[in-house]
Amino acid sequence: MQLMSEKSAAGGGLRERKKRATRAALAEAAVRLAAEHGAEKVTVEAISAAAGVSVRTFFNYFDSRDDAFVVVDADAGARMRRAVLDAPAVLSPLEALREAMAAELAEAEQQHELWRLHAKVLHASPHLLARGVGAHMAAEADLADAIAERLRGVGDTGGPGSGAGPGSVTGPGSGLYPRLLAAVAGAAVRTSMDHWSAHQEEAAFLDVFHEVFTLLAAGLPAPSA
Amino acid sequence: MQLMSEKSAAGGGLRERKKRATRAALAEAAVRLAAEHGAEKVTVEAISAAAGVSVRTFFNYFDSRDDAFVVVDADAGARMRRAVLDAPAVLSPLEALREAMAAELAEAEQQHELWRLHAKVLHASPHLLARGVGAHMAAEADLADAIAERLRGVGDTGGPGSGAGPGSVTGPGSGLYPRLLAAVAGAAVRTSMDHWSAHQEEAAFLDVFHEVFTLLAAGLPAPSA
DNA sequence: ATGCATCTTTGCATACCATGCAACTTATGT
DNA sequence: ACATAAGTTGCATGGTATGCAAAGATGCAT
Repeated sequence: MQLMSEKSAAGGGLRERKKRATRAALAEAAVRLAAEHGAEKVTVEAISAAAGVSVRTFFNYFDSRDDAFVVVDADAGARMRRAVLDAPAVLSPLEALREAMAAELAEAEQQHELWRLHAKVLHASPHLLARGVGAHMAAEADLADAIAERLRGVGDTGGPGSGAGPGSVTGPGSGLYPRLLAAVAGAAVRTSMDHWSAHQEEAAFLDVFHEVFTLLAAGLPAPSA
Repeated sequence: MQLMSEKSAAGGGLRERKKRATRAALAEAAVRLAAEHGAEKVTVEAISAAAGVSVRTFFNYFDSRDDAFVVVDADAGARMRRAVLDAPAVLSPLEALREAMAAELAEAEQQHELWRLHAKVLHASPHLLARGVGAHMAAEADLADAIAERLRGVGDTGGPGSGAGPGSVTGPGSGLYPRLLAAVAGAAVRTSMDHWSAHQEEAAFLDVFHEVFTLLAAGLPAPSA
């Protein structure tokens, strides 16, 4: 009696596949409709119709209409967590995070067209952009845990704060560093995407991404005039 | 859209004062009710009743119910912008930003009790936390502009991108640095608040805040074990 | 293949959110 | 005091979101 925990791994039963297909269809329909008509003019009814399901079913998949525009691959967090944990020990935490995020972004690039539409839609309505940021926060929490685990060295698998220990509250052991790192890296990625989104013709995304992390690693020095 | 006409500075006519009072009453009622009953259980009707206005009037002040929980002082952005521009020239951009934000946070601390309730409410429902993050993005854009202006030296007051210039797209002149700085500093502040919120009894907020910016300026080095 | 247990979809009812509009009330300037 | 601009309110309307129970798929063991 397997507990059927493989919620996100490929394949599985027909049920899982169908659910994933429906979810993807809804998300894609939402993005395409929003790109064409503007996000605010797209009703749940229209999205549901385009995906071939009832309105009620839409709400079985998303907690709110806006979620459909914002959804990022739900297990990107898990993948990045793994990438951070598996990264070579010689990499600094920031570097490990950079590599994990770069890999994830490369993954997203495979659905090239949808990714761009997505960016377009979010960029067009600040309201959704904000929600997108929020969506990343859960992933950032996962990343913070992964970083904390990596810092402790493998072995202690306790959750965050399990080994609060005697360190200073603001110092190591408080969990502040991993969370800061995850939050800052997330902000860096969003800034990169935003900048690239506004200069798509002029710069490659990876160039922006690279420069941003270089700036971070250097402590955000004032640019020499 | 919103009413929110001209002046946000103190005083003025009776009208302005009444509007500010009503807005404050609504925001405060929203936060207090949410702190007591949970944000999701608080209806617009309840908030409006507590503030002594009609439901319709509520929507004259806020675009959505959640906005009432999230509202940060609307002209905090303008004040920080000013602080960044007026900061001593010897400060690095990151330092100038740190000082501006510290001043703003000290300001918020004056309404101590409300600030804590606010933090409690946002922390209790991730949904609102995300929205709060979004609310800061507008302020971050203002800050990015201020930083850009500061970097150019005073004089050119043009908007963002006005001096795109001939620099490399990822280099200075592209506006990437100011935006990154603003976004990262914002993430740092949120991380500080979050961490402090979870360790309120153990650490002073300013200690956390200070450590976070020290880490940033050092390039987020791996903590020595 | 058959039948049962489980999960998913769907329609319906209900409540709340959000906006436009018109009527009414309250400040402001002269 | 008068005219005007600004703010408030109720009503109507349409979209969003959830609980519930019936109907339709799927998984699994026999």
